[in-house]
Amino acid sequence: MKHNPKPPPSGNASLEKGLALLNLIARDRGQTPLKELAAGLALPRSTLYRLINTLEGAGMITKLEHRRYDIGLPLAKALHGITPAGQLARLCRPALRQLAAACGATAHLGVMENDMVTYLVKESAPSVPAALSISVENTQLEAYCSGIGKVLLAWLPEAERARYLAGGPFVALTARTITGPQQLRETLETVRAEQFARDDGEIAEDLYCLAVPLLNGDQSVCAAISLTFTHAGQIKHDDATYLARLRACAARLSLGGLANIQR
Amino acid sequence: MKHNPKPPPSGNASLEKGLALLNLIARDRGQTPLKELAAGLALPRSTLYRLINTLEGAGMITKLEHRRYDIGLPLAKALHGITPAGQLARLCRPALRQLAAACGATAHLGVMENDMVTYLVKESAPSVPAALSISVENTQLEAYCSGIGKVLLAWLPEAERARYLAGGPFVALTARTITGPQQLRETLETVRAEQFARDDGEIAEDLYCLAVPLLNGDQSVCAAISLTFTHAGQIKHDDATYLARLRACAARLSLGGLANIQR
DNA sequence: TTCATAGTCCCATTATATGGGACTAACTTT
DNA sequence: AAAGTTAGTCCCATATAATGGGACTATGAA
Repeated sequence: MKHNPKPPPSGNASLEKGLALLNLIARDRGQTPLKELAAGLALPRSTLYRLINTLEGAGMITKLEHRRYDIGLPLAKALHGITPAGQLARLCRPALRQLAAACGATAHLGVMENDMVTYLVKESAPSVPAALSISVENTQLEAYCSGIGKVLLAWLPEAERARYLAGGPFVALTARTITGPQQLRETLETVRAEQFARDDGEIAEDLYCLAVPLLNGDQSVCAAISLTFTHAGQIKHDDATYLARLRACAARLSLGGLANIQR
Repeated sequence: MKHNPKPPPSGNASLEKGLALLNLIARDRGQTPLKELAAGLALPRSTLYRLINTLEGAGMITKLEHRRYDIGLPLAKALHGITPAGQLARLCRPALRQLAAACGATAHLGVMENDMVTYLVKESAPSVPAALSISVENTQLEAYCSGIGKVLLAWLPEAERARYLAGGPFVALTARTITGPQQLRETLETVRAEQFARDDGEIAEDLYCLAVPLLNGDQSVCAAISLTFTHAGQIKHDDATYLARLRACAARLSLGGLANIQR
């Protein structure tokens, strides 16, 4: 036995190997014979099959014909109804509620879904009187005119962003809405440079909003969170204060487990 | 260290423990503090936390506030789109295709969904000319008049079956359809006694069908599979032959991994 | 403040995973 | 049909790597 390289300072080795295997099977879904796995993990045959059998015994995977393996029915049942979006909302909601309360505003979390922003979480401080009417959980809004939308666009891969910008038209919702593709492109560059987005009355006259990204381990964007204020006296501090809180919240959430399962 | 009881003859101990933990967390979804887990698994604190940390490191779970744990976002992403019904269909389809080919008929797999049968798989032998028009994958049919429906009803818990039988009315689709609740009850008792169901022209005049259950480890019914023939010369053997093949197929599938994840 | 419980860290002990290799099963190829 | 190849199982001596007791810190409640 030699485990000479041992680069990852870990805790439980055999559990880790088993989970890595499970992970591979989950993304392969029985397409590739067991060789791919053995190749990637560099496990001796004995060990590999022992892990496979343990996983199968626990109902995590099922042996298909032709040396293929797929996720087992018991696991599918155990995780029934769990979706990435739903889980993201579940995991982030408490932090957003605290953020909203601490800032006396409304906090949102949104993700990009086919060129629109889907709002997954909306939490308002108790002090916020009427709920904002523009956003509703699990509904979509245009991306180009909101703080969250601009953040998500700014961190999109270059090609994606170019495609979006070419897609217009960008309809003006207020006098301040950015409607020119070129102007929008420049705005997004600023967003990425400054690491946050601002929406000052672009989506509705009386709304002011600051947004920052939630990044995966590989720096790709997972979601964006924002603080929204009405101009009617909700704003008690300057941008820097609110941004610090937003970023603290984002950091806390990113630590939580957004890093890709790939490690 | 003492592992004196050691009732389960197993292979990989620490992997098994980790998966058991994951399983518990999956069904609890962060409702109960970590105590429930420690209680059920009888693990020393040291070991428990080591497992928790390894699971979290692999993205399987996420630490919530207040000593709660939930499924991690990476796992949710990895298993996105996997549903129990979809997985059941994936895992069983090849076997049903072989069964259909071997018998020169059409094989179905169905499950019960709010008092109707949902057909998840439909595979016909190449020799079967026109596809049967009554059944389409992922659509529902009444339970009381099909072979699969009768099997699923027969293995339902007594209370459920009674509720179903009280629910009527049972509309006649052919002259042979069973429409009386009492008669249907007796038929279902026979089905359970004989371990299979027959539908001879009850759903459509020219269809003949035999069905058997796919049982979970605890003898509850998971799904049912059937062979369907038209009376126009498809039937080459007697019931016993076809039933043997159906049961062989069911046994093979049940082995595959229907046993509940609970072990 | 104190108390209780959650969670981390350390380390000697040994139980437990490891992997080489022999073996059988299943599928291909001729 | 026989020979060859690869998948998967089984065994067992070895020592790696999981174990768990216990001290310690963090957190949060009283």
